[in-house]
Amino acid sequence: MDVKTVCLGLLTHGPASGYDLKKFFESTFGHFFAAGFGSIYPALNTLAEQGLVLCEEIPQEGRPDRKVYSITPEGENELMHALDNAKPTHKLRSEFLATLFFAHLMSDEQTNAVLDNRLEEIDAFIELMAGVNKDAASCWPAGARFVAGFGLATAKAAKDYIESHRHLLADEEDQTLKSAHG
Amino acid sequence: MDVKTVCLGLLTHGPASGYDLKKFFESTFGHFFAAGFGSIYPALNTLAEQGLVLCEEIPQEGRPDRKVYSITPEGENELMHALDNAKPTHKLRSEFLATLFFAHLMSDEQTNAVLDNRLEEIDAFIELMAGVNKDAASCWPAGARFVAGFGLATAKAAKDYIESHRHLLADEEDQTLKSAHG
DNA sequence: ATAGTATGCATCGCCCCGATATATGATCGG
DNA sequence: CCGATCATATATCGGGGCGATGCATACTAT
Repeated sequence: MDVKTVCLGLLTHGPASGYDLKKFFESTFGHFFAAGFGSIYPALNTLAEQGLVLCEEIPQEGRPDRKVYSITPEGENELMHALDNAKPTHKLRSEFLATLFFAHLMSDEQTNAVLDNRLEEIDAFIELMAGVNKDAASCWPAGARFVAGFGLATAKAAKDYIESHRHLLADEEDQTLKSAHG
Repeated sequence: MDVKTVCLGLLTHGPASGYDLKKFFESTFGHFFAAGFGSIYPALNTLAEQGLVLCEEIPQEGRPDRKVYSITPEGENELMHALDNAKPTHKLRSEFLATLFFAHLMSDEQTNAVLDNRLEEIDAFIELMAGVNKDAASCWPAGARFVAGFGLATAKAAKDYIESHRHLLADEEDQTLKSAHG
């Protein structure tokens, strides 16, 4: 399961350009499986070469042609085959946790900054996923709601854990002021 | 924060060879921040070139020299500088969630296999982290316990969520038999 | 005016990951 | 006692992905 396969899957929802896909990755999907321009454009080129997607070039004035990709029957076949993998990976790469592993080498100030930043990101993520869970009901399949709910559940657990165990890593002098304010 | 920095951090705990570091990555650390031979050996070479670690070659009979690396004062300095980042990343790359996003294209059998496999991996992980949390008290700093606890908390939340929401994705005919057995 | 933001394509270099190669001792079932 | 497999220990290579950057234009705030 690489970026190619995910692009293929997203195209089952309708034709789209690389730019469209990038926006979707940025909005929500990328929180579980990220992809940037440097992955998406080469992926679409390869898929087109292999006949798994069709590319329709739509001329535009003043800007590059819009290349709209749509999945072919061969592509759908390939996608089904790729989804038929009972052991998909689930990998975390967390500089956050790696940093805190060495918290004893850091000042309380540094440690608190790292923890506060993570909490802010988690809050933003929770808000985002809660919205997706509402909106998805109409236009996205059950899988999207399941995935968003999974994100919500684990994010909330992460938030609770950080708030109730941060005292193990650093004193929170000025932190109490901040949280009383928020 | 790349593999080089993490190696530097692990070496604050005492001199070690690339093979030693790999074993530690495989055992626990890799669940938060993975690294293989192809990352570790080049990282140690670069660190040695930059004078951030020292390399002592210990000849051995019948197998390659054991290269034991130890951190230098310059390395400690560099490490402190690298840890002084208030916004470390926390990235997930989950083929598991990406696959389930397209669950409507899969058979119930496939979906259940994916879910069961993930649950097995989570159970193994929970057991591992529970052990670390006990053992770490003696030889690892508070950060290690915090990180292990974080892993435990989020893994348990993930397990609970999957078990209580899997019905959204697929019927669980033979699944009930399995879980009644276990 | 001019700085920023949005659309839309694309590439380049660096880093990383998994597989593979090499070499040998230890362990253990058949 | 032989062969398989595992553990020790190094290292490289190819493919892939990520972030930054570039090109080009039009709209929109200050």
